[in-house]
Amino acid sequence: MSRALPGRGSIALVDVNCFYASAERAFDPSLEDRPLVVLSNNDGCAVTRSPEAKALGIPLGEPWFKLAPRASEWGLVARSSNYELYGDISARVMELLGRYSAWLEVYSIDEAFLGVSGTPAELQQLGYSMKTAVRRNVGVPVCVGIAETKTLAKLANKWAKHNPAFDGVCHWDAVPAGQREKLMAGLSVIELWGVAARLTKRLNGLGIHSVLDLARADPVRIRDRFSVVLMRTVLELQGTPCIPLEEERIGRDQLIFSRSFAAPITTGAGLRQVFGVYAQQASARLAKHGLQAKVLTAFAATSFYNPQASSHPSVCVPLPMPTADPVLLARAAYALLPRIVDGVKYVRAGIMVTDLRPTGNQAPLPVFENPHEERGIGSLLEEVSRRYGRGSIGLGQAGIRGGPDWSMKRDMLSPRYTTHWAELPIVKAA
DNA sequence: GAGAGGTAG
DNA sequence: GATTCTACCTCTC
Repeated sequence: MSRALPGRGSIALVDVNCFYASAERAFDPSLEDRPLVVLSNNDGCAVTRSPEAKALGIPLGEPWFKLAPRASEWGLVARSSNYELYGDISARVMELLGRYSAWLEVYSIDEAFLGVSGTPAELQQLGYSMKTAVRRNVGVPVCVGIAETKTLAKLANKWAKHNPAFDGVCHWDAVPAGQREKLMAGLSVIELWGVAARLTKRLNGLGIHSVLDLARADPVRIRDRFSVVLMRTVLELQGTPCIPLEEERIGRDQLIFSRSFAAPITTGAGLRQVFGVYAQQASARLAKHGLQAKVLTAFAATSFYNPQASSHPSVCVPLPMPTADPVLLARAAYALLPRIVDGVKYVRAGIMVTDLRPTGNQAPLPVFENPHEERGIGSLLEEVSRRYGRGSIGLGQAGIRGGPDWSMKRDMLSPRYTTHWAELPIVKAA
């Protein structure tokens, strides 16, 4: 086993404990110590559980309709997803972490990899500093895992989370080798980053059950039988870094706007409205990132849980020119409408824009000029929405009252404490 | 290059 | 009766 030399580069994984639930608690102390779940869009199912909710045996992904009847008996509290709040809290956490290392990869809304260096004692100390600072300055609890590779940092983080003795910070190389092997021997491969149900099944078939089994496997054999991805996992478990810290992702490769509806939509006219709204959202997001799309895909789907009346129409529309114009995007999405059968219950629909590219600073050839873009329809819509609220203006009938109700169900939404003046938390001095 | 399969959070 | 959403990668054809 290799040992970290002082000063050699290491990777810290900082991860907020049950992020959405912790974010809700940060501004509502009455939620402290109570079983709490945060629900998915449409108040569908539990996507985050506080430790107390986990202790009740509530599985991840449990539908709310099953939990609701027993909520008061358990003292269980639910909150609708409040992405505006979570996004803002996430940004605060990341900004703070950025002060500890310039080498920061924001991996997801609630976790980040940091390039760090120092002696084991210094790294341990760094971990505790970050943990304390995030808790005090942002108000959410984090755990820190530190190791020589991302995969091991993930593992160390998991260990820190489940073993109170670490007090939330685990430096892999500071743990005696014997203890590490014992941990790996007792952990199924499914706990690893990058290994899920399918791979676990196949690995088990080869007699590889524990993380230790996989760490001792021959990387080349794994590559031949599985993939380069799993080979990297093996090498990383053995201490060889294969997954580098990544530069900040500039553009995305695709953007998807899709929701399940509170009530199914059964008419083409209803879906037309939906696509109008998504086109506006896509336009705004593209503009924000300085991107234009070349291809748009529109789709609708019936319920996955009703296989007899299953229908999943979709169309892929090449756009005449790269664009972020809401009118053009909406028109492209309407190409799905002829495929929509009135009376069929569509519970989900969406648009996806792909083949994204930065907005060129060259003017388009006159033939390809787009009259809407020229007049700035996109930014106008955005400006009005920002000033007068969502739904105040829309393309066609989008956002106008009187259409079918396809809004998202969010019955238990907390205030947007940090991003809206009217919803600021109120502090009372005793 | 598209689509399927797999995975993450 | 009801069961999230977005985004990536690799492999295959």
